[in-house]
Amino acid sequence: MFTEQLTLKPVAPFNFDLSSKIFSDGDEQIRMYANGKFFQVVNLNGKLALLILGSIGTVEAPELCTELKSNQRLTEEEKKQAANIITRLFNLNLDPKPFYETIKKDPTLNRISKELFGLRSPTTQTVYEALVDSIIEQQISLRVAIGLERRIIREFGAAISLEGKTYYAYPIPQTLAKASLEALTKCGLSHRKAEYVTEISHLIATGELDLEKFKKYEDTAKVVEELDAIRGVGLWTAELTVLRSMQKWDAMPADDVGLRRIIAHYYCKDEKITATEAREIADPWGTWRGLAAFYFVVAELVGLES
DNA sequence: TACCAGGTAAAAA
DNA sequence: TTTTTACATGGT
Repeated sequence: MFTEQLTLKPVAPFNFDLSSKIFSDGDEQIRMYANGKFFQVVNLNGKLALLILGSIGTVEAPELCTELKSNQRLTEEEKKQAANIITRLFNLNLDPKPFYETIKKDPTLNRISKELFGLRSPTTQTVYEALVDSIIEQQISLRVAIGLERRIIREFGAAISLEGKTYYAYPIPQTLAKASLEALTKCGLSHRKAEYVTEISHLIATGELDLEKFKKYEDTAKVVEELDAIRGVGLWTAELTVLRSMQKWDAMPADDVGLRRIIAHYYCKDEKITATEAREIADPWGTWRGLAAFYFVVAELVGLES
């Protein structure tokens, strides 16, 4: 086994513990945050490595120590690539101060952002991963969806064995494109969702669809529109995918039942609101509305007082 | 048991 | 054009 060390200096403020918290009930073979360490498999041009992240700094002077474990020796280029993946995974280069500045006029969000000072929204390694997960999460509860995602990762993801333990990377499109509908429904997906996932994977495997290109688009609405045109992808899925995978913080899935419930809790005395009302409430957050939505989700997760 | 949970496309009206 | 319906799992 080969082990590489890297140190990274995030843009301050950055709260590593808080930003990792959403992974604390993760899966020890896939991705998890426990005892101050975050780990996940990364794919470096097909070479698998296990990433282990820990904090050696503070919120105001953040610093991360990283270990990369692999069964193959990593090149300098691959180490650099790993650093880039980590940086994007936690959005270490994002300066949150303009966000905090923008939402100052909103007393509720301003107070929440102070309690969650240094929280960063995570970004998936690939757009594909966010899109497939979002499709799986359609309609069913998050709990159930996460269980299905884990089964699919175990069944179809590449494995890496280190020190007697096996870890799984997210499946690549080429694998899911060839997966039978039966194999996917056996993981708990509906027949319909199994079709969506294999169809999209096939489009990517053949080169007909390039999801990564959307990261370069200036206009988020245009990205959402193009994603929405894909079979199996509606507005909710498109917006959620953009927010999770493209570092575009103006995408907010207003149709989301859970998000609407949280916004209603903070702004409407828990009275149910429509997606349109949610968008109106989010309007003052400007191009930061997606990140703001994430702050609310975490606020609920860590149990902040309303 | 029935219903809802971080929806969508296709069928029916 | 608008309104129903089928669909996977798991908690309540």
